[in-house]
Amino acid sequence: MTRRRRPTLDDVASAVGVSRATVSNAYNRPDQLSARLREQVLRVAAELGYPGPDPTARSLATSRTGAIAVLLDTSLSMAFSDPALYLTLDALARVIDPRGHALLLLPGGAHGGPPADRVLAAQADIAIVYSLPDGAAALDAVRARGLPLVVIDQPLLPGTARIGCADRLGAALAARHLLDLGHRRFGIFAACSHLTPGGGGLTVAEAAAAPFHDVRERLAGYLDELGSCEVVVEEAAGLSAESAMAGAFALLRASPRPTAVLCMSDQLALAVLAAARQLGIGVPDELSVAGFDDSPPASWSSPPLTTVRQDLVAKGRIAGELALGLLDGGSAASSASASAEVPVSLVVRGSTGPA
Amino acid sequence: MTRRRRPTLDDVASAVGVSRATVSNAYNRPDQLSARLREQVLRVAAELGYPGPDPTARSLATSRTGAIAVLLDTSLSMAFSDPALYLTLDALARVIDPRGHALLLLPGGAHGGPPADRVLAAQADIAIVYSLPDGAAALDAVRARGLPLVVIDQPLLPGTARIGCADRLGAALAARHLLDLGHRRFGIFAACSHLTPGGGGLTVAEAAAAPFHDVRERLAGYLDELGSCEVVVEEAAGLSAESAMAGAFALLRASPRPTAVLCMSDQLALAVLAAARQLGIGVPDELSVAGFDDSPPASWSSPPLTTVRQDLVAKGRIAGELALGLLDGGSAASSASASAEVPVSLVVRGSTGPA
DNA sequence: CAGCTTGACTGAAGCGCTTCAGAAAGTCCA
DNA sequence: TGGACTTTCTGAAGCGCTTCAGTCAAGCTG
Repeated sequence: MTRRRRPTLDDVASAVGVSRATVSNAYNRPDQLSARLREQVLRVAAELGYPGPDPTARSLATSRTGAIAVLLDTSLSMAFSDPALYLTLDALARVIDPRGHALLLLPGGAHGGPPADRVLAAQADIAIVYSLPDGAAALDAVRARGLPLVVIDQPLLPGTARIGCADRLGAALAARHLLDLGHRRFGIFAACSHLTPGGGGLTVAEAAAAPFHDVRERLAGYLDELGSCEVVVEEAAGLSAESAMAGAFALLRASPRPTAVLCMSDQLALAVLAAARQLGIGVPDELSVAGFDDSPPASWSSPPLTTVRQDLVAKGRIAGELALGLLDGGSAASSASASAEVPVSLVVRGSTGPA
Repeated sequence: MTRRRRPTLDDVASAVGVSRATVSNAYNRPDQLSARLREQVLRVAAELGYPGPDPTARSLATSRTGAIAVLLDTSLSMAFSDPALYLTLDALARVIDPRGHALLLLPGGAHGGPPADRVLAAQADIAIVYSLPDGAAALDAVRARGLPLVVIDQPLLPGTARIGCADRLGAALAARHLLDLGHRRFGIFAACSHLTPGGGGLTVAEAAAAPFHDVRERLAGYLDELGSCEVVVEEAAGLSAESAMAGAFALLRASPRPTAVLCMSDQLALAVLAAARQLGIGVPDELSVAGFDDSPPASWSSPPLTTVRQDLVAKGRIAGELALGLLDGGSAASSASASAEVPVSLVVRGSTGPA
C-alpha cells in the first residue's frame, strides 16, 4: 500500500471548513479564534492524523529554524571525551531548550572545524563555535551567511559575542603557586594544536604562535610568571588519550626532568599523573602537576589534581544567554560586540608540593 | 546603517540576466548548464555576497533537511559522560557526515526522552533513539510525524530499523564466568531506570519490569545463569557518578556481602571499584566485579575491568547505515522492519578472580 | 438609531528554492 | 538538406506555512 500523502494544514482547513489562516492560528495564536472553533480544529486535525505545522515550512515562513549550530573543532568522540566541553554544552542546552532551540552538531574535519559547505547548509539561526583555530574556514562561512555568532574561548571577532575565561590570569595563578613552592624547572604541556603534526617538543616561540587563542593565552600566563626559569614545552601529537600519554612520557623522560608540569587541561594533567605512576615517579614528592579547568575527574584522581578552576557551567549558560540575546536583538545587538569572561581561581589539591 | 536584505537566488539571476532555474542549476546540477555560464553565475553570486541557496528554502522544496534527530534519554552532560554513547554517536556521525547529514540533539526531559513538542518541531529527516524507556512520549511523536526511525538498544517497533547487541548472551557470559570462578553470592547493579526515584534495593520482579529494554535483557541474562544463587539487585538512584557511588556503597555494605558484582555498565562497575577501594575491600581477592560495554575506561582502571565487550563503533556505524537506508529506500524500506545485533564477548581482566 | 469598537475569521501575498515540461538553438548523420 | 538528437536555458507550478490588512457581524454608547 502506498501511504497516503501526509495531511497538510490545507487539508485540515477544508475538512473543518475554515480558512488556512484560522488553522494556523489555532496552533500559533490561540487568542485569534474562539475556543470552541480552536478545539474543533484540533480535533479534526487529530482525526486526520495531522501532526501540526511542518517545521521546515514554518521555518521558511518565519525565518527561524529553532536550532543553534555548534561548530566543533574535532570529531564527536574527541570533543565529548572532554568533560569541559560537554559540561559547557549541557549548560548551554539548558538555557536554550526552554526557548525551543535544539543543538545542531557540526563536527570538525581534518583542518580545524567543520567544512565550509556544511556550515553553509546548516539549518540554524545562530552559530556557536568552541575553540576553533584562528582562520578556520567555518568562520568565514558563518560570516558569509550573516549568521549571528557566539564564540567560546576564542578571540572576539567584530559583530559577534564572546565568552571566555581569564586564561592568562588562571595560568599565571598556577605558575605562581608552583614558583612559591620552590620549583624552578618547569614543563608546560599543551594540547595538540596542529602545529607539529607529530607532536613533540616546541620552542617557546613556536608555542606562542599556536592558532588557538586559549593555548596562546595560557602559555603567556605561564611564561609571564616563570620569567627566567627553565621551561620546556611539549605538545601532544593528537587529541586522543594515547597522544596525551605519549606527550606525558616525553616530558617526564626529559633530562633534567622538570620538577613541575603545568598542563593546559585537566585531561593532559591526568595523563601526566598516569605516566608518572607508570614510571614510578612520586607525585607530589618528586613531581608536581597542575591542570586547568577543574573538570570533575580532576578531583577523582589520586592524588587529586591541583588545577585552575573555571566555571564551565556559567560559561555555557552565558553563551546561551548571549545567543538568545543575539536572536532577540536581531541586527541591533549583532552589530555590537560583547565580550565576557568567567573568573578563574586556583584549586590546590594533592598533586602539587614543595620542589 | 540597516544592513541590506540578504541577496537571494533571484537577485543573482537578474544580476546575471538568466532565469532563476539556471542559478539553481549552477549550484545543484552543474551538468545542466555550460561551464562558462556557471562560472559567471558563481562569480556574480560572490560579488553580491550570495552565500548559496538558503538551507531552509531548499529543504522545503526538496523535503529533505539534512539532519538526523538524536533523541536522548537525559541531559547532554548525563548522556555524554557515558563513553558508550559518544563512541556510538561518533561512529554514527562518521557514516552520515559524508552524506551531508548533521546531528540534531534532542536532550531528554524529566520523563524519559525529549518532550513530544520538541520532536514535532525538530527539523530532521529521520529520528534515532538511544535507549529511551518504553512508551516515551517522544516515540509517539516520531510516529505521528511519520518520521523514519532507527532504534538503538530498544525493542523493535513495527516499521523501524533496530540495532542492538546480544545483551542477554553477554550478561550470561559474565555470570557464567563468575560462577565458574566459584562465586555463589551475587550483587547485580543496574542503572537508574526511574522505577525507584530514590534508587535502592529491588526485588527481582521489580527489576524485571524496568522500562528499559537493555536492563531487562541483561538482567534476564544474569538470572538465567545464576539459577539458585543468592542475588541482590541494586539500582542507582540517578545517572550521576554520585548516584553510582551511593549504589555501590549500598551493595558493598549488604550483609552478607556479595562476593561478585555484575554491573550493567562499565560506569557502574568503575563506581563499585572505587567504592571497594574506599572501603578497603580488595579486588579481586575479596570481591569480583564485572562490567558491560568495554568502553575505554574499563581498561584504564586498576585493576582493569573484566567486562562484556560490545562493538560500540560497529553499533554506531550500523545505526548510521540503517538510517541512510531508510532515507534512500523511502517508504519501501520503512514499511519493512530490520533488526540487527552486534556480537558480544567476554573480556577477562583483573577485576574478577576466584571466590 | 448612527457611529464606534471589538472579536472572529479570511484572502492573498509572500518566505526562497527546486524541478519538470518544454522552447530555442545548435549538432550530427544519411 | 532535413529529421533526429543534444545541449542549454526558461516559465511556472509547487513545497507548507505565516502574517497582515482587511471584511463582516455583533455589541455598545449616547
